[in-house]
Formats: sequence, C-alpha cells, structure tokens
Amino acid sequence: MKQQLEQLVFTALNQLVGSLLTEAPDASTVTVERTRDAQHGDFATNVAMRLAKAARRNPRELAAAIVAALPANNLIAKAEVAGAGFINFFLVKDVLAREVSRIHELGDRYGRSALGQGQRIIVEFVSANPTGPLHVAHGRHAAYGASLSNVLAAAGFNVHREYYINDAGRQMDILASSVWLRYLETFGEQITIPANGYPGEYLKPVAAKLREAVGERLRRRAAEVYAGLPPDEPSGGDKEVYVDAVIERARTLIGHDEFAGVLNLALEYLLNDIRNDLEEFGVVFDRWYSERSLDTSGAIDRALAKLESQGHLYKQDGAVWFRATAFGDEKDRVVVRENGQKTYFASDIAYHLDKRERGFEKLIDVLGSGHHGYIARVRAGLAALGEPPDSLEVPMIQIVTLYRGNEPVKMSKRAGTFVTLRQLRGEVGNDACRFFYLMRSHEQNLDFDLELATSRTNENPVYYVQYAHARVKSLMKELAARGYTFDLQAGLANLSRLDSEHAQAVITVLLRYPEAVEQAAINRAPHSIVYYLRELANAFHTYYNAEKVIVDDADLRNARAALGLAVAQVIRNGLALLGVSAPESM
RNA sequence: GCCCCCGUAGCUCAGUGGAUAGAGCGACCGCCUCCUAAGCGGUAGGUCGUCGGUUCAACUCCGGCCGGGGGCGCCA
Repeated sequence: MKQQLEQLVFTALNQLVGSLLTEAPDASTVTVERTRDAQHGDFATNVAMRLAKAARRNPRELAAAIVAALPANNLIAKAEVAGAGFINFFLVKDVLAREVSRIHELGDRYGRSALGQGQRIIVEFVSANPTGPLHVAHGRHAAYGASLSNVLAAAGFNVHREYYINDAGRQMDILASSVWLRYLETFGEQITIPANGYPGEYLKPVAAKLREAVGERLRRRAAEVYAGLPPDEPSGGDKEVYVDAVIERARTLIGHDEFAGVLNLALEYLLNDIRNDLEEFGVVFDRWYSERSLDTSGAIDRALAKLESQGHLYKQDGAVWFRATAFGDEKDRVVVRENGQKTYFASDIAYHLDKRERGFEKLIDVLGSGHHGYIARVRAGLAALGEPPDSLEVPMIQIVTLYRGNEPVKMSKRAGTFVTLRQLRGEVGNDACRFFYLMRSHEQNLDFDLELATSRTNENPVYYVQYAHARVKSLMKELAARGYTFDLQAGLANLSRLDSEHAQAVITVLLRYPEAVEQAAINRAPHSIVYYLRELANAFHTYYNAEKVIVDDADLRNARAALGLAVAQVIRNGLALLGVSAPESM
C-alpha cells in the first residue's frame, strides 16, 4: 500500500517537471509514512516540504499542485494539504478491509517479508562460560537473541543461531580443580574452595557423578592435592597465585589425562544443564561451537599465520602482538603470551574469520554491556584478515536488576537468594519471563519486578496481550454455543461494513504489523514487537467493549468475528516471535 | 584520563528529522441483569538534564558542560 502511494506521488511529481520543478525527482526522495493521528488520514508525505526550497515554491502551494496532479486510482478516497505542507491520504475503506482478508489467507505467514533477501546472518548469543548454571543476566541475552533471530528470520534473513562454548583456557582448569575438591568432599573431608575457584553448590552433583565414575580410585591423590596446599589462602591480590597452585598440584599429582577426564565430565554435565535450561525456555541453537575445536583444528594457527604473512604481528617482551592500532583499535593486543599460550583474543579472531569463511555476510554478537572495548579489537582482526569490519555488529545488553516490589533482590551466590535463570523461570513462568525481558530496549537497564511478573492481576502486562487472544477464542466458543455457525467467506465479503471508529482503529493497527516486524529487524529491536502487541491488544479491547460481535445480523456478525480472528492471528504471530504462548482461554 | 550506555509525566519506560511529545503503573472520577471487569472510558500530571549549532522543521543530528551507570589485563 505504502509503495503504491509512493508510486502515485512520484508519478504526480514527474507531471510537474517543467512547470514547478526544474528537474525530475529522484524516487528515493518520495517517502510516504503512516500517520500517528487518524485526523491526518492513513498515510502522509512530506515531499512538498522537501522539494520546496529547490522548487522555490511555498510548500503548501507545491503540495496542492502535487495533489492536483495525482493520477486516477482506486486507492485514495481523499488527499488533502495540511500543516506546514503535508499531504494526507485517506484511503478507500474497502482497501483497508480487503487487507484484513490477507491475514486470513496468509495465517502464520502474515508479517513475513523479503526485506532480508535471504542474506546469511549469524546470531551468536548467550555463550555463557560452561562453569556453572545460567543466571538472570544470561536470561536476558537468551530472550533477546532468540527473539531477534525470530524477527530477522520473519523479515527474510537466513538466520543461523550459534552458542560459542568457552571450553578452553584457564577457567577450565579452575573448574576442573574445583571439581577435584568437591570430589574429595564426597568422602566427608572438610574442604575450602579457593576464592577464585568456583565455590557454587552446583558442582556437588558434578562431583557425585565423578565419584560414580571413578569410585575411590582417585581419592588418595585428590587428598594429596589438597594437603599440599598452603594452609591459609593469601589475602589481597595473591588469590590468583593460590588458584594456580591448586591447578598445578592437581595436574602434576593426578596426571594430565585424569585431569582432562574430570574436566570433560564437568563440562559435559554443565553444558547439558545449560542446554536443557535454554530449551525449556524455548531457546534453541543451530550449532554449539567449541572454542577448543578452533585450536585442535589448527584454525587459530592458520589465522595467526595469515596475520603474520601480512606483517600484522610483532614480538615484544617475549609475547606476540597483533598491530590492532593499525586498524583503528586504541592499543595493540597480545595473541600469544610469553608462556606460549594463545590468548582468548586469538581464538576470537579465528572464530570470526571462520564465521566469514562459512559464508555469513553479517555477524551479530550479542554481548553484555561490559564488552564494548572488544568490538574495535575484533573488527581490527577482521580488517587485518581482509574481511569487512562492518560485517560485525554487536548489540550490547544492559544490566538486569531484580526487584521484589520496591526492594532490590540481592544477587548473592549464597543459598537462599536465587540468581539462576531456572529459578527465575520457576517463579514467574516462561511466558512472563520472556515478555518481561523484552519489555525494554536492550540498551536500557532493566528492572525486573518479580512481584509484577508473578501477579495474576490486571497489573501484569503479560496477561493484557494474552487476554486479547483468549477473548477472541472464547468469543468463538460462545458463538458456537449459541448455535451460530461462523462463515469466514461471508465475513470477509462483508468486511467493508466494519466502518465504525473503533473497528477502523483495530484495522489500522492490525495492518501495521508487517511494518512493525521489519522495523524490529532493521533496528535489532524485538522490544518494539512488545509495544506493538500492547497497542493492538488495546485497540481490540476497546473495540470489544464498544461493539458486540454476536449479533442477529449474520453478515455483520461474520464480519466482526472475522476481524476478531485476524486480531488473534496477528497476536499469535507476534507472540511467537517473542517466544510467548497464546493461550486459548485464561 | 580515555571509551560505551543512560537522562522524556510522581515511578518504570516508548518515541533514531515532521503536525497539539505517548504508554503502563500510581492518583482521582466513572462503566458488569450486557460475547471472561486479567477489560473499557475520562481527569490531573511535561521548560524532553543544560547551553549552543545545523535545518523550512530538533526529544531525535553535531559540539560543550552537568548528573547516573558500566568498562578500560600477556583473564575469559
């Protein structure tokens, strides 16, 4: 509809070349937009104000000329000049009504578009370290990433969802060492987990699993690891040293293979937990990509060799540095440490190169707000490898703060105050959880109020949208219960009878859905779908209060029911993008 | 010191150049013999942090300040 109007205006402008315009207009200068206020019609264009200066004409005068030059059509009922030089279009009512029948035709596909033209885009999100359960912040990443992916897919992009498993590096050693201590604990020994280890209770079941697997076989050696440690953990900044001591002793006393075995057992256990948690949350990935595999496959060495051959690496203080400053980063970065270990950043370069080599044109990394320094670094890496740095895009998710009413929930890891996503889902439910996570722009701090999310009252915004859907469904049941048969064809044929203010308001919002999806995709802003759905629900609730659907007039009854079902369809489609269910009854 | 995010109604926030700046919650006043009141209508409430610039037009773009949050490892 929008495109058709733009075409009409463009044609009108071409008519005016010679009389009012000196040169032919560029089609891209003509933009038609939806109006915010129904008084301004359905669509409006500001083209007259844009061209006024070049044409050396008063904008209103030019607008009037454009209106007069509009070619004959069956779309516009009225076009009028308004304000500073806007042209407002009032569409023929049937045009709008006919659009409603497209919702019925397309069903679940209504709202999809070809905007993305099948462009391959990889969305990497969550990617939480597999050293413990997911917590509340990861939940926001999961909700955002999953919905963004859904929205992009609906807008015609070819989306691949990926979870990057940080299964390499020091943190894995710390994990394994922590498990060793927990293993020892299963024999009744008193142990203390170092402050920089992983002290969480969640490693107890991992230790139990380990004991199940190896029995008492490694008990004595585990005890030796612990016994040989310094008696007191040093205070101040030496905690790292202490953790390193644990790792070192565990490695040497227990042996490399046994150590690696424990690590893998823990990793598998924790990853399973994460995967199940996310699946229950409705978040699935196309691939779980192992950081470790980058090393074993030689991908990191290949990436480094490529950088080396281009002269982007140099040695200093025993370490190998990447000349990131040559590509816009604020400082050069170490890729191989003095001790010969490759850094996390080296893996990252290889990983992002791999993404490009797998054929993804756009790389979206959903990251926490603390990682912004990382963007310039990875872009520099991509640029140095001959890849377009702009192909990397990083939406950054701001902080989540839990509230219970007005009281902030303390996010301590001690037992009692919950921090995990699983606990949050258990308390508020998946639907409210996904909805609340997406109620705010991702770049806004989020206050998550548990009292509000769990309230079963009208205060809870989740129910507002779901209720609109349930209302339509129960309406149809009531209709059947009263002995009426719904006739969709009759309803669609009589849509033009829905000419009341309230019905028109519903239709207007309804037909904006495809644009809402496109905007959400372009802006990487799934929260705008939440706002759209609230608006649609509001328009419908208002309509529902103003007019009865179940009336004696069969044509009108069918038309109204058809409109209701179209609303339900769009709500279902929108909620699906958010990962929220659309209940039949409430 | 440098970098990122934020500053809009009492509170929490939408609004990435257009017309009188919107929503939810809270406050106040109304609507159930009527398809679920988990709903609807109305009223009150704003110098869009601040100063300047660009523009026919600025909450929106640019620059300077002020205020709040976060980040700046041979950690991951």
